[in-house]
Amino acid sequence: MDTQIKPEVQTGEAPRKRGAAGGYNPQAIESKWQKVWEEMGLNHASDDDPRPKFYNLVMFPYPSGDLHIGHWYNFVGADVYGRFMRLNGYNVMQPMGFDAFGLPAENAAIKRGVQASKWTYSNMANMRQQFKTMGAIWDWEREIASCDPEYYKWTQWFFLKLYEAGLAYRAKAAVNWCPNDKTVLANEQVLANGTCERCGAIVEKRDLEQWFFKITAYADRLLEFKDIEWPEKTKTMQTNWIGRSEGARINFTAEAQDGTVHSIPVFTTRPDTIYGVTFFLLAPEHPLVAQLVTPEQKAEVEAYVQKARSETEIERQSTEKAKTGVFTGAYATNPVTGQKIPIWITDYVLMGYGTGAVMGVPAHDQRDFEFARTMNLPIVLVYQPEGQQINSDEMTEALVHEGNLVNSGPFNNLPDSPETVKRFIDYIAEKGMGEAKVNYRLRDWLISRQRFWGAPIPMVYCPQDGIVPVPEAQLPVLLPDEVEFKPGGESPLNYVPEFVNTTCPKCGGPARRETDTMDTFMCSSWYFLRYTDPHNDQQAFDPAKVRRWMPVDQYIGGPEHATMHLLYARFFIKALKDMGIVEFDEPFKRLFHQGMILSEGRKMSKSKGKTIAPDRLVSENGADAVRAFLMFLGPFDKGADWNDKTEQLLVGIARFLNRVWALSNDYGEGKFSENSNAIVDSSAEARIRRAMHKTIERVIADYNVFQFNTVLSALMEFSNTLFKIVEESPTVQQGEAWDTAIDTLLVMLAPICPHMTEELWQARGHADSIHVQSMPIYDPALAADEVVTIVIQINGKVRDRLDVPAGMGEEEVKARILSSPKVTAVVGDSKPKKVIYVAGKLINIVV
RNA sequence: GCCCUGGUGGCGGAAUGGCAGACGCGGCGGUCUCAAAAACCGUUGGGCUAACACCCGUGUGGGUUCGACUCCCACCCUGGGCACCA
Repeated sequence: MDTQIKPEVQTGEAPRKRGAAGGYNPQAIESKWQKVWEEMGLNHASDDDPRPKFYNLVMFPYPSGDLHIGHWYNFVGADVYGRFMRLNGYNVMQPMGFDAFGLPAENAAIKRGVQASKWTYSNMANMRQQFKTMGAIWDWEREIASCDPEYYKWTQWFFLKLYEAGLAYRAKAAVNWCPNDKTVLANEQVLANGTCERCGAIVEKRDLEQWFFKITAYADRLLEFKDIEWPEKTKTMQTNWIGRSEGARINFTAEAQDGTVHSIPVFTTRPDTIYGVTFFLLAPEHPLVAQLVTPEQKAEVEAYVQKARSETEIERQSTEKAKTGVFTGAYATNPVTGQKIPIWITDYVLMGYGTGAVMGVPAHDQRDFEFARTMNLPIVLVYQPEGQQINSDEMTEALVHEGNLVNSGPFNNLPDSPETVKRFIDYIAEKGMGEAKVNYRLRDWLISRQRFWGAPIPMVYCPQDGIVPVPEAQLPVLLPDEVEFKPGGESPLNYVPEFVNTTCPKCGGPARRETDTMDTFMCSSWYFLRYTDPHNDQQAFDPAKVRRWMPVDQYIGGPEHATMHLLYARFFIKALKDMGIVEFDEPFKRLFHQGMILSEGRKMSKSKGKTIAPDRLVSENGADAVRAFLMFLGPFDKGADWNDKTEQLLVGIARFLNRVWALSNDYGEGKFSENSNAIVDSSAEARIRRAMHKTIERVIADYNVFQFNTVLSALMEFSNTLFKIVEESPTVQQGEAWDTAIDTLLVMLAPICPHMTEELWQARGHADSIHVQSMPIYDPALAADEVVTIVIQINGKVRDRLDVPAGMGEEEVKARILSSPKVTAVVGDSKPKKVIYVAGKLINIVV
C-alpha cells in the first residue's frame, strides 16, 4: 500500500489542481464519499491482508431504536482511534453489531402489542442507517445480532460446553426477584439501595431453581490481570468485587434439641482472636437454627427469622446502624478453649458469605462490639496495646490491629501480625479443628431469566432421565415466533405448548423444555469471537480466524460494565481456554472507558432524562463538524454535560473546518501570489516545517492516549500559523513546504473529519484515498527552533524574557542575562546567591 | 464508613516540577456593509494605573523546592464504586 508523505515534491505525479473543490458543502460530499468507500470496500478488514492486524472493538449497542448524541460520542471516538491506527499501517478490523436480546423489546411487546423480534429488527434497521451517516469504518460485512438464530445457536452451544465442563449447574437459591419486571436479577443488577437496576422497583428474595455458572472457580485467576493494559480503576473494582480474603474455617460444635451434636464451621480472617470469642452468631436463614432453638426461645426466634425473610434488602439496610438479634437458648463450644458460648441469630450475618455462621469477638471487631453492647454480652480483650491495660468497660469501640496477645494461653505476648495468624491456623489444623480457607465475596453467576426475549437454555427435563442437555445437532432451540404475554412470574414460553412439550433426547419419551432464557451477558461474553467469523454455520467460529484476530487489541466502552460484562467475558474466555476452544487467557488486551454525555447532569437514555438527537446538528453542520465538535468537548474519557452552551462550541469547529478548506484551496482564488516565478522565502518555509513537525509530535502523542481535544487544538494552532505565514509571505505557497504542510494537515485531521479531508485530498490531485496514507513521521531536527526564549526569573518570579540563538552556550547566556539592565536594576552590585539555569528555557537568579 | 476519581477565567478546557489560562466559545473594539448577518483583524483572569510598572491569582491550610496547578501531609467539596463480607 501507499504511502508515506514524502518531504519532497513527488515526481511523476500529476500537476496539482488548485481550488478545484469549490466551497465547503458537507451535505454534498459526505454521502458521496460514504458511497465511494463502501464500493471500494475500504472499511472491510480482510483476513489475508499482509499488514499487522488491529482489532478495534467498541461495545456493541442495544438496539433501542435511535442513536442519540451519547452514542455518537462513544462510537465516533472509537472510530477516530481505529482510523488513526489504520494510518499507522495496521489492518484495522472494526466491527459493529447489536446486543439484541433483552427487556426493552419485551416491554414494548407487552405495552404496544408488537412482537419483540419485529420491534428489535426494525430498530436495528433504523440504527444501521443512522450509523452510516457517521462516516465510520464499521465493517458491515461482519455485522451480527445476538438475537439471530444463527448467533444464539452458538450461545446455546457454549452453554452446553460449560455444562459438559461441569461449570454450569442448577440449584435452588434465594434469588433477587424484581416484582415489576417479574424476573430474577443477578447481584450485579441490584443497586446498592436494594432496587432494580432497570426499573427502580424494590427487589425481593425468592427461592427458585436456577442455572448458575461457576465463576467463583475462576476467582483467583480473575484476580491476575496478566499482560493486559487496563485502567487501574477498573482492575481495582474487579478486585474488590471478587473480594478475596484469607483466613480459617474453624469448626465449633453445638448440641441440637434432639441430642445430636452438630459441627458448625465459621469463617474468620482473625483466628488469632479465638480466645476472645464470647458469643456465636448464625444467619437467620441458617439451616441449623430450627434444630438448635430451645422451646422457650422458639417463638421469639421464629418471629425474628420471619421478619428477616420478609424484609427486602433495603429494609435490612435501613436498620444498618442498630444491631438486632435473638438468643436461641442453645450454646456452642469453642474448640480451642472448650468454652461454652451462647448462640444468637442476627441479620448482620449473611447466609451467602462464608458459612453463614460467625464467631463473635466483640473486643476486636466493631460489629461484634456493637452487638455485645446492645445485648449486654461480655467483652474479653485478647490484645492489649504495648504498656497499657485497657478495661473492656471503658471501651468505646473495638480495638483492631494493635498490641500483643493476652488471655490466650500458650499464645500470649505474640504481636498482632500475619505470622501470629498463621501460628493459630497451623495449630487449629494440627488439632483437626479446622483449616486455612480463602473466601470470596464473588458469587456464582446466575444466568436464568424468566423471560421470553433471550436465548433459550438448551435443556430438557425428563421424568425418566432428569436433566438432559439438548444434543448439539438439535441446536438451535428456537424461540417461537408468536407468544402471549401474561402477568405472573413465569416465562411466557411456559404458555407455548409447542415449545414446552418435547421428547427426551435420551429415552425419546415425553419431556419438558427449560423455559427460562439466558442472561444477555451470556450473549455478550463471546460476540467478539463471532465477529472474526460471523457467517460460519458449521462452528461458532473457525479457530484459525480467532487466532488471526484475537485478542481484541483495543476495547472501548463505558466504565459501568466494570464488574459485569468485563468480568463475565474474562471468565468465559478462561473457561474456553481450559476446554481447549481458544488459546489465549484474556480477551481484551487494552481497555479504554469513554466518558458519558449527560443531559443537564442526568444520564441520557430513552427511559430516563431527555436525549439529544444528532440529526439536526448533522444536517446543519455535516457529520465531520459534529464528529470534531464531540471530540473537542474535552478528553475522551471525561464525557460532558450537555446544556445550552454546549452547542456553541460547534461554531468554532465550523470556522476551523472552513479555514482548513480555505487553506487547502489556497484561500480563494487570487488572494495569494500565483506568480510561479516568484522567489520562495526560505525562512518562511523553515518556519512552516518547524510548525509542522511540532504539530506532528503533539498530534501523534495525543491520538495515542485518546486526547482528541488536544489533537484538534494542535491542528487549529497549526492552521492558524499557516495563515499567518502565508499572509506575511504569500510566495511560500509556490514552494514544496507549503504543499507538504497542507497534505500533512489533512492526513492528521482525517481520522476526525474523514469526508472533508478526503474531498480536499483528491481535489489536490492525489489519486488514492487519504485513508490509505500513513501518519507523518516526526523529525525532531526539523522541529528545532533557531531562536529560543529564555525566561528570566528573580527569586522565582518572572521578570523578563530574552531571545537567544538556540545553540548558545550556558556561560554566554548567563553573562548576557546577568548584565542586562533589568537584572542589574534589581540585583544591583551584589553577587547573586545562586543562579539556576535550565538549558534553552529558564534562568532563576536568587538574591 | 472504605476504595477510586476530580476541583484552574463568564463557559468547554490546556499545561514531562520551569512563562498558568494553549485551543475554542462568549464578551468588547474595529474592517467590510445603506444596515444586519457572515467573514476577517485586534483585545479579553482579577486589582491598581493615563501608561509603564507593580500586586493578587489553579478548593482550603500547612510542608518540600531556587521554583509547585503539578510532589508530600491534613481538611473541605464534586463524581463514581463498594457497603454489616466476619
